[in-house]
Amino acid sequence: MSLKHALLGFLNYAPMTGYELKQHFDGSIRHFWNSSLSRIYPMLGEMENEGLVTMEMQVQDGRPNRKVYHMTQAGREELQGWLRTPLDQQPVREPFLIKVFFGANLTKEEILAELRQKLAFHRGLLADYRGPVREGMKENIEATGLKRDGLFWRLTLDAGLKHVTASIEWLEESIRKIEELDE
Amino acid sequence: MSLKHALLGFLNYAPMTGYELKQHFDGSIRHFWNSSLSRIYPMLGEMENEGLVTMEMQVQDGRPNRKVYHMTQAGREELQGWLRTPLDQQPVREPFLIKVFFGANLTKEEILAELRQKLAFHRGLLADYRGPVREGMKENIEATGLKRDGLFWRLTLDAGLKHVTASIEWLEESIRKIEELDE
DNA sequence: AGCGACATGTAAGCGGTTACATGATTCT
DNA sequence: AGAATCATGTAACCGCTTACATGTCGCT
Repeated sequence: MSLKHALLGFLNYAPMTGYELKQHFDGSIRHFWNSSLSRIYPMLGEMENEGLVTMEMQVQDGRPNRKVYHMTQAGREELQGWLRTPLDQQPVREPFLIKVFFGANLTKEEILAELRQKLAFHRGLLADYRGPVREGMKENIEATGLKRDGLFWRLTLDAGLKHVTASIEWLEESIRKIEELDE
Repeated sequence: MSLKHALLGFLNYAPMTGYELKQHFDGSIRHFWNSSLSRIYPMLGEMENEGLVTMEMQVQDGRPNRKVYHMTQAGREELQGWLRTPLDQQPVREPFLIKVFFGANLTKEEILAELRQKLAFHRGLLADYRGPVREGMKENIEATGLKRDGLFWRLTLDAGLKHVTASIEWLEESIRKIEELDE
């Protein structure tokens, strides 16, 4: 259950509402994770029941009360325990490669169109990682002054960069090979 | 719904039972897809209801009857349609990177242990792709004589190779960076 | 006047895993 | 004697997505 531990990870920096947690997700880890509020809210409720967090209600009028969640000692232990337990490797699952695998059912131009579209998308991703994502991360590190943490944050971005780069290379090579096919 | 179309893709080569389809999955696309029999059987039933396949019962005794599924014209059209429709890009989801992101909660040695384990696993994967997976694919191409199809099959393997290689490089570099940290 | 930020949720459905159920035949 | 292969499924549960529901405040 990774969502739970991602939430604990952020709450370990500071108490927050579900809404703010979602913003941290989008601002810090969107290059490898995403979650919707409709999952976050119920999950925080469960975590409260399990005693991993406590909830502090801040009454507001005109809009729903803020529910600020605080890490408990049990929560800190749960996070530590999870971090120390190796994840079991989850199987690869690439729907796109199913299309490629059965690509012989399409014409050369049809399959090329698909690959070119994917290539454009991945080039966009690369630009995003090198630009806004990298900048956001830099700002977070400067704003918090967390240098040791910052090293790990950067590693996750490096992972993203390696993977998009690999995808782009593969797409370029694949397009070349298919273009050489005579139909 | 990729499982459905992967099944149609294989049934397009030859009529088969669910059990045999599972073997084809494991023998041809396990480097990017996997599925369990407990999903395949109900899915074939649905596909029959939708008219994408027909079922031919081969009575056996001592074991369950073989249910051989045949592609219909509607099935062929469904497959073509799916192959021609761009997939919408599904979001990245890397639980492992959550652990890295919050790695500052662990000691240097704890996080290194995790990364080294992952590295060993990925080196194993690489050996598998270069060995048995590549061999199996070659045999499939020779046995069926499907050269054009074989090109696409190989592309999916290339994708796998690119990605594991990228992961290995990232792990090696990350390990080096963390080792340089003084605690 | 309309949109985005703020702030919380519920309900239905989907695709998947894991465990359970059965049982003969062939290989080691 | 025990494991793998052949061959089919059902049931419970799980994490996630999408759609629905509500309503204010501030900016353009």
